[in-house]
Amino acid sequence: MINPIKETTEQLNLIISSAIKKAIEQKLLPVQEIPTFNVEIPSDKKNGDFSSNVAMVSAKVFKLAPRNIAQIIKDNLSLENTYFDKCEIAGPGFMNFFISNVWFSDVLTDISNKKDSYGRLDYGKNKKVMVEFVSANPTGPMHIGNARGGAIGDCLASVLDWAGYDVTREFYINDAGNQIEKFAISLEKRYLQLYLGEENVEFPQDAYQGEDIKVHAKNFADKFGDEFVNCDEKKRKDALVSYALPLNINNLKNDLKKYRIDYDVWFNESNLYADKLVEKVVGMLTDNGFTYEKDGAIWYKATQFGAEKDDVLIRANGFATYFAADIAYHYNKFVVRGFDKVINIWGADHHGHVARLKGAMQALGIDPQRLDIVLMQLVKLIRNGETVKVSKRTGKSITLIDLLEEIPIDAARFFFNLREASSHLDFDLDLAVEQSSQNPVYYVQYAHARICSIINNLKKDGITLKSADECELKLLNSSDEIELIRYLSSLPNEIAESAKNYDPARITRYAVELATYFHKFYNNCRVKCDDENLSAARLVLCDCVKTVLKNVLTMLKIDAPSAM
RNA sequence: GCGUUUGUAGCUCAGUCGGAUAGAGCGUUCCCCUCCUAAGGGAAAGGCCCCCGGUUCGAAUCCGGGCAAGCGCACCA
Repeated sequence: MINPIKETTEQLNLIISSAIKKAIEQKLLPVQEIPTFNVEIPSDKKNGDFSSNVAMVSAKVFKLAPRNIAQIIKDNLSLENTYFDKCEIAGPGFMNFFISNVWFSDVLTDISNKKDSYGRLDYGKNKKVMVEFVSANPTGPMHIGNARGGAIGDCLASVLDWAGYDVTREFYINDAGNQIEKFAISLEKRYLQLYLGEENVEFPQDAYQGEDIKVHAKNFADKFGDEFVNCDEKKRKDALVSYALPLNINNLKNDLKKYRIDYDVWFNESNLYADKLVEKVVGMLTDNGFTYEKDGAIWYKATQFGAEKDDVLIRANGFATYFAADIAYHYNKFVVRGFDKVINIWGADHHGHVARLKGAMQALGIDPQRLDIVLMQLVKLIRNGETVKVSKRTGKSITLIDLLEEIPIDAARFFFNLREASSHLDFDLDLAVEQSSQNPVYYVQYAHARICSIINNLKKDGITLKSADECELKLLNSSDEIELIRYLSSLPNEIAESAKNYDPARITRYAVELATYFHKFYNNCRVKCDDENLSAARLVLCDCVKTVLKNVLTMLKIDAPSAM
């Protein structure tokens, strides 16, 4: 079984469908198309392991009461050689199916065999997908929002990898355009201030106010002295930028590495200009009739794709806009590099750009469905009960690296990936610092450490872990054991759902939930007990939980300690 | 104003494809270590699923209309 829940659901679907066909052949039901029906896992296990609403949804076409239909289907079921023991009709006409103990034993055997590959799917097989995330401006340090984007993007990439996709993690370096010019001006003014005095060199309001700019200027001055004070402005700016930018980019790389994010590709925006790709896509859009000239600028007809207003591609001063570069960048992703699917993790403040970028893809003849944008609601930073404005310009924001010095990396990655991207996140700094033992990540890690400890202790007592098929797994029949196994069985399904919905937070929550099931089991079922066979079976169960916890934590790049 | 995201317990959030008595953590009040780590488990209390309509056997979930909050509506990125 690759995905036990899905496969069992599909099996039950077939069983029910063939029962209906049989009933129709025997004229117990009228000749009608079978409506689509659900097979699901009831929240209350009294209602079976799997349940179907088939009788209710088909009441209309069969013109019979749901409970009567259910009875007819039930009479025609053949459950031999399946995992299903029995079927009960309940409530308004639900058909509730109960599975045998063999199913639960098989799940454990399956996990034991697959070990660290349990949960891997072929759902995205042969599909190349790119996840582009963080892509922070290289003009300054990363902020809290980048921390959230990093956790979400990196974990999403992992989930897609487990779901079978060929995944590329990418960082887009905005090393061109206006913000680099602003960076240059900021550095230049700080540099000149060092020699000419702060009062004699005005520092523009909209320039980067951060301390990091001053530090760069100072270090640059220490290295080169005043040789750039009286030279040509362009020469001075170029020297400053080519000194500071690589340092910043290197810092980005180191900081993200510390945050356990390893990118496959660092893509430079400047390459798009060097390769003349921006010109090329603007030319293509023009050839396809999607541009026009007005007030000296070249405009893109965004309104043709439902937007409210058109956008400038090439400004009157001849420089391309960010939007034009972004179109070229995405053309590169799809056409030049051939990704089947591209997922961008964007801050919600960029949501207005989703439609126009997708529209531009369509204008270039690229199916816009291949581009998905995960919009991440911005993080509100709270200190002492007050909102702290996250601003790179003020220089007072908490940087990613500040955060990682305050709280453990495990906790940061876990915390930022606990909620789905679309929810607004209040990040209380005081609480985050306090979190330590309160943080759910410890709860999960503790479960893993506990199991390691049990296995070690029993080993000292001469009880060693046996392979699953050597044990009487059917002895695991208490509700705590059954529920724990059931939850183990749902991992592949969780990964599939998480991949489909681009919601890696599901996996984090799965980890917490699994730890809860385990702790319950631990309290109610002693592994080391009088019944030798039961002990052995429970030990296998523990080992399976350990495997699954490890797999999940590995996916999230969080440590799975063997002792705490 | 237009667009977009969100609205579920005191707080922070889950809730799968529309299903049966709406869940968890924190907080509050109790209880459980003779024995594998109490960094754990159990119980109680706590609900107008933002409001109003519609769809249907059935709605927290889907549709329409409101209300409230966050974000966005540049020849910035």
